[in-house]
Amino acid sequence: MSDLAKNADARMVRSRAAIVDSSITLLLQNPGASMSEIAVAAGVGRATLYRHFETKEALVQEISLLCLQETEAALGQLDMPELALDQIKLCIVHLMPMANRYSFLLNLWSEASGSAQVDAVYIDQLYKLANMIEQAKVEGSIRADLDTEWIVAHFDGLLNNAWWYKTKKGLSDEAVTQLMINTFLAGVGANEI
Amino acid sequence: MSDLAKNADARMVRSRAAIVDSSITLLLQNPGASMSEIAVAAGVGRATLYRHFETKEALVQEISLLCLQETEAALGQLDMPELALDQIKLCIVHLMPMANRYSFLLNLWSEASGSAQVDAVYIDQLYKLANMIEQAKVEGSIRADLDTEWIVAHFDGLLNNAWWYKTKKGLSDEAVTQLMINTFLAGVGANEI
DNA sequence: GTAATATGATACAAGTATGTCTCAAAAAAA
DNA sequence: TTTTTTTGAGACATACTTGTATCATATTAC
Repeated sequence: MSDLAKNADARMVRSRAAIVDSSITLLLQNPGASMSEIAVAAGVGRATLYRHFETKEALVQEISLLCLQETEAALGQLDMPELALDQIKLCIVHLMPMANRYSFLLNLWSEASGSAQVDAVYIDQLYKLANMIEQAKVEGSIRADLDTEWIVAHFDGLLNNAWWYKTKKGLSDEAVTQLMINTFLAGVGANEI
Repeated sequence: MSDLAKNADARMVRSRAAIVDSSITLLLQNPGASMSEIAVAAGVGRATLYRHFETKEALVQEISLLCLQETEAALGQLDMPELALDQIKLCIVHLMPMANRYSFLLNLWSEASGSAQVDAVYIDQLYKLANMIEQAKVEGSIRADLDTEWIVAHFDGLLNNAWWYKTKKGLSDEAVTQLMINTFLAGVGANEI
């Protein structure tokens, strides 16, 4: 709230950035991490952590909102291709480098959800993705026999999976992006079924 | 340990079953649930919970081992078809009804892992799945250009995803099994890429 | 029916997490 | 430089969680 005000001390933006970054990494590894652990990971005093985020619940929700806004911004500034399939591919390309944000949302959703603001932005993003998929169905590039909701869930899960696989194997964003697009569209089967 | 002994009081097997069942459901919703919450969910006293499981860590690990043994037993008693692809399909068919066990393992792995026994059984199952996939590659039914480790991760993620989708939409095991096999093998794209 | 035993309720001690507060020191702003 | 503001360290009260122990009750096995 007040932290987002225009006149921010240089120390405040540094502290806040360190807290946000460290929290995403730490809470992804251990969602049950305490405020003390978060403060240590961020290299910040525990009191400072509480000055920036009143409670742990507020911290998770505010960071979730940030993550949502970041992905929204990243996708919003693209000039989208004509074909919905190309739009979806482009989304994957631009989402992959920030997939830890995406994974954070997915894995901490039970704690993040509850804030009306977070829910609103989330619903909006789901809606956009669902729209692209439905359009791609009409254009004949996505199978029309599958429920859109299932495809959206599959998309989310696959992006999360791809990010874990990338970090585990130390692959480049480009490589794992291709892997995901490929698996998403064509599956792993060699033949028609 | 001693709870597994042959001469078990009827009350003990009831309590234990209630604890195991409730824990799987509850910890899947809220991995940070306390022992008190677990006891309430299981409908047993907190003291009884501690009589059956010395610590929360022990509880998670013992239940994880149970889940692994259940899936192992379910797959072990199948007489496997000749073709590896049919084996994989059959695994999905038999895993889906117990996919909450599978999801439990996936989602609580950071807490379950650490027990040598759990790790051993887990590695064994991963190995078997990887073997089926490699055999299917040789038989030409699974794409040979994809890393087996990626396919295994994809399989796990998809099964987890399918289970959530099933519970959310109230679908039958059969319906979501077909959905998963279909998506796993053919992806969601309508055309070749 | 009787003896054995698992159970629930409860109390307890120790440890940990949370959130608030104060104050001297350091860093930024003026 | 001087003033303002953030910071870190720590104290503090509260609440929660953990794990153990006790004891009367109810269920089970015999």
